[in-house]
Amino acid sequence: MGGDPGRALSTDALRLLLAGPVEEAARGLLGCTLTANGVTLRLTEVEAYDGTGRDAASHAHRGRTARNAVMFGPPGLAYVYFTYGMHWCLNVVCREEGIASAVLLRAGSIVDGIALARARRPGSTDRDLARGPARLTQALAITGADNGVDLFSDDSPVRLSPPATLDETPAAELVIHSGPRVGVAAEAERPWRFWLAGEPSVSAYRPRVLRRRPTA
DNA sequence: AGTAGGATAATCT
DNA sequence: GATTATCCTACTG
Repeated sequence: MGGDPGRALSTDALRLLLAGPVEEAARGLLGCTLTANGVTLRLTEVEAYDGTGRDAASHAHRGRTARNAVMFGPPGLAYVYFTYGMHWCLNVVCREEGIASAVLLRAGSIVDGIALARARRPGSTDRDLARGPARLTQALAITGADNGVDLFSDDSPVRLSPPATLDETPAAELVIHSGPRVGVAAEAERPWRFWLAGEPSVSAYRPRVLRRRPTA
């Protein structure tokens, strides 16, 4: 024998899934583990974003720019972007190279390295440590320096793994709910946010507030 | 429990 | 110059 055939198979299956339709990739990412800088979490909430011309809410909808270039790369890369003047958010690049799409990692529950995560988010409850996309990157100390790294490479600072064994968390037994994406104005009707039922680490839904126009 | 407003800067028009 | 794939604090009930 040697090695761990079950796990290797599962990793290959995950790679294949990421290359396919992004909403299926998003579902497959739930329950996977993400490890960076001494902290590991189990993904409990994600959002799918399609590519150029297919999803008005996607960063790549209007084509390639300096910011979204990684989204056009091969599946399994990390797309990290900066928003609201202070927050980093992490995506998993999906679809074949040349076709942009990505899954935003919105929340997870810490399964290892919780002391480090607490130190990085002082004042947070354990439930809130990675509850929300910018909180998730804070807990794992992920920044723009990680943009473009290969999530499947052994020497990568950020790594993605399928559920530990198929016996422990069979995908068929995961109860997945879906609904509108958070904070998104365009394509508000597209139910491409996916989360695990009964998970306390799932972030609160916030419909985007329409900004009031300046007084006439 | 729920809601409102401010922080703060890259990105795109 | 407007918008933003957010978070935190403060306030109301």
